Amino acid sequence: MSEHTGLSKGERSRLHIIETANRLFYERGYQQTSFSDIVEASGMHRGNITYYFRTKNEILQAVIAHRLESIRALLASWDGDIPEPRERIKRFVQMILISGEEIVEYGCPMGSLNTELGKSEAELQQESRQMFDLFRDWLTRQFQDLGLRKPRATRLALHLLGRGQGISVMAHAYHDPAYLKNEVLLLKRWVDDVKA
Amino acid sequence: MSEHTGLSKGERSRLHIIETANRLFYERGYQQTSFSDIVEASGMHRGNITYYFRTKNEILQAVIAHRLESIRALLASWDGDIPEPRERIKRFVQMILISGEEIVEYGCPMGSLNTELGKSEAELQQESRQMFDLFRDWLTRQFQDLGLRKPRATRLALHLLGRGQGISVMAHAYHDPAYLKNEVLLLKRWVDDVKA
DNA sequence: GTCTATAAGAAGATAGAC
DNA sequence: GTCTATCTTCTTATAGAC
Repeated sequence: MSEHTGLSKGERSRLHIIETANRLFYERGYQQTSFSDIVEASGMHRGNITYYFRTKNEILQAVIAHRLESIRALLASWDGDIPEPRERIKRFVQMILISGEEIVEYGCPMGSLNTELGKSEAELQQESRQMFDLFRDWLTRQFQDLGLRKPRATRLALHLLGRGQGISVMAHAYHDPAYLKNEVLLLKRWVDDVKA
Repeated sequence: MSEHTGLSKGERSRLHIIETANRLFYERGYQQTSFSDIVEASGMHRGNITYYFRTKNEILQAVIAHRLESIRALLASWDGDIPEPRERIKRFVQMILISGEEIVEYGCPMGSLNTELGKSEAELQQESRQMFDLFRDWLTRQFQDLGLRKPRATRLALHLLGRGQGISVMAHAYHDPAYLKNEVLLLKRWVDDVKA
């Protein structure tokens, strides 16, 4: 066991593979990333990676599980740091601005992966959709805390998620940070205007 | 020359390849569609396809050019059929509803292709972006005809395009026609509320 | 747990007969 | 303009030594 990370050697290797693949899948796409790309980028050897993951498919599943955990941790930190539900929702919108550079270059990590997998990888698309589910459910709770009933809260949550996806797609298509910034502003105003 | 289509034998073969590839690229994605897939789906022979297009890349360029022509024809027909600019804009929004089934299953043809090409096919992404350009410029003209100045008209055009993309991404992620329908309704109301 | 080597197939691209 | 055959490279997956 490493005293610094609390992870065993094997756990560290496994995590290193996941993080490497996560970055490549985001920047190049899943299909466009070969097993050899992961080998090279990780600095590990082929057989060592297959020791942890037999197939590329398994790596993707681990990457999705890893992303889900990251999102859970993020939402929990927002719950801890921000008392007001409206401010929490705006924190979600702010995330789009904070990630702006990456979004402009590669699109939304959730949206672009889901869109890619939606084309003839139906099972994996459903797994990746769980990332949206986490945000949808969390946003729904925040809207409920604003005094809205659950059906409307869910509708607004999905609307907000969709707005974020639209911003990401267009900002990426035009590689335009100014568009992203302006649309985030509009979206924050929309959040301010939501009334019970 | 064929009297029925006005196309020569070669032109018909070329068009057949383009239409076959267009469908496959949409349903499976560009990367996920192999040259052999196009051979099989077209019913033509490998060498005959390479006679018209030497590489898969060239087929994609022809597919994009073909889509651009279709969009130009569509916008021209709207210009001819619909006198009021606001109704023209709503016709654009209505298109999302009309294409709803395909969008739910495969996403937006423009958005999903652009997102895929944005990952390490930068030149081709810029070609595919021209599809957005056509709608952006047309929508900009419609907003200008509503009495808006060009900068704001362009901002609203891009906003509207982004809303459409967001709806498509989420409707596809959740395979949810009801979400799409409801969001299209909201978007039509937004169009109604645009004032000079 | 780490590494090397390779099998088996699919991919894109090309040559050349008809 | 149409078709068959093949070349080369890349890709996934696996076997097995250390």
